[in-house]
Parts: sequence; C-alpha cells; structure tokens
Amino acid sequence: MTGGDELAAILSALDNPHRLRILAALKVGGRNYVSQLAREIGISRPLLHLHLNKLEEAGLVTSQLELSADGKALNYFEVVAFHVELTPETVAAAAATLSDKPEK
Amino acid sequence: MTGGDELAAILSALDNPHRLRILAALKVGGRNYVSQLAREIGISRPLLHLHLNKLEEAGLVTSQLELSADGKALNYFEVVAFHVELTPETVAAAAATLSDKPEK
DNA sequence: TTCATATGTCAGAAATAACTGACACATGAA
DNA sequence: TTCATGTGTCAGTTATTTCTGACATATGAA
Repeated sequence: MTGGDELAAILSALDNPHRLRILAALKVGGRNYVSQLAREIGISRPLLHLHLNKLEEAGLVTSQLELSADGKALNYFEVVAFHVELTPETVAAAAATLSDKPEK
Repeated sequence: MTGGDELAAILSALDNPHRLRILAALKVGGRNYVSQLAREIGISRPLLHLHLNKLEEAGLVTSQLELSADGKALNYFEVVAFHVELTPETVAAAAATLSDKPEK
C-alpha cells in the first residue's frame, strides 16, 4: 500500500542509470562510504552525493556516520529492503492519492 | 526478468504525475481516444500526445486507430497488463544489463 | 606544518524534459 | 462553404535535472 507521493518519489529516484548502478553496487558489494563508492563507480564525489541524497529521500538507502580506525569520519550507505509492485492497479491506486498542484 | 534498458524506460515513463494519472484514467475509465482523454484529465492535447507517446514506447499502453460512427478517425489508447517488481535484487539485476555509455 | 584522507555545500553551466501556441490535414453535418 | 470534430507535428519557451569545479572543514600521519 504505497501512497502516491511516496511512489512518485521512488520512481523519480529510480529514473536514472547512475542511481540504479549505485543501488546495485551497494546491494552486491555491501555497505560503503561515499568517497570509496565514488571511486568504484567512477563518478565524482559531489555527483554521487547528490544521487545518494535523492535515494535516501526516497527511502531506498540509509546512511550512518562512523569513525574509521584512523579517525576519519566515514559516511556509510546501505540499501534498504524495499518491495514495490508496479501494475496498472497499483499505479491507479497511487495516482488517486497524488498531492500534485492542479491549480494553474 | 526485465532487462535493464526496458526497466529504465518503464521507470522513466512512470516518473511523471501526469503519466500516472493518464494510466489511472485509462485503467479505471477504460480505453479512450486522445481528445476525449485530454478533456477529462484537463491537459492540452499536444501535451497528452507527448505523454502517451512515452507511455507507448515503454510498452505500458497501446493504441489503435478506429473510425467512429460519424467517420472521424479516433486513436484509442488502453493500458497494457504489466507487472514489475521493484526490489534491491531486481534493480541490481537490471542495472547489470544497462547499456549506458560508460565512455568519458 | 604539510600531506592525504574524509566530510559537506554551492554557484553556474550543460543537458533534458515539459509545455504552449500555432500550423496542416481530414470528415460529416449544417 | 463554414463549423465542429478528430488526427498529427513542430518551433520555441520554460522548467527541471544533472553535472562540474570550486570552496570550506576536519583528522591522523609524516
């Protein structure tokens, strides 16, 4: 029972090849911190930061700040176990609760 | 078993409140032609045309040109019965087959 | 102190997506 | 012929997203 806005956020978050790969990397390689993940995926850190933010806002990943052995602050991200069914029925139900602005 | 590019197209098509409502309208109200649908949803016909194109390219709707009783050519659209599961696993699998350009 | 690592943020450019307002064409009815 | 209806398309504007290149801050090691 996913709400319209919630589903919209998830779909928006998944509508990007980088973000799909980020999720895949975290799922396959396990939790990781942003600088390291940026190196592995091959995109800039600010850009990865942006994408991770969007994924986190959609509730698809979570982050946790930790201190490494040598004192560096590492922000670890990991995938959340989500499950969304996309069918005409679920889409129609979600669309009915969309809080978009119909005002001109 | 949805391919990466196929899933990307679906997600891209669903990442828009208008298109979610269009799918909902076609699912609930049944098949409809574009001018009529544009009036019901309350958006311009060229805009609806654009969105329907994107939905059709993603394989979420189909269209069929028909002649009405009074001779007008009506382009009827209807929803295709799709079913997509969104989980970390399916996303990871799809991301692995993405044909994006990793060059530069 | 300097270096290498980590964090975050932000302004501006570049690339897409969304949208509007025409235009062109066709048919049946008035 | 004119009107109302349907179809599609396209150029140009606006809005949104994506991306880069800085900047600022912090810590441990050399």
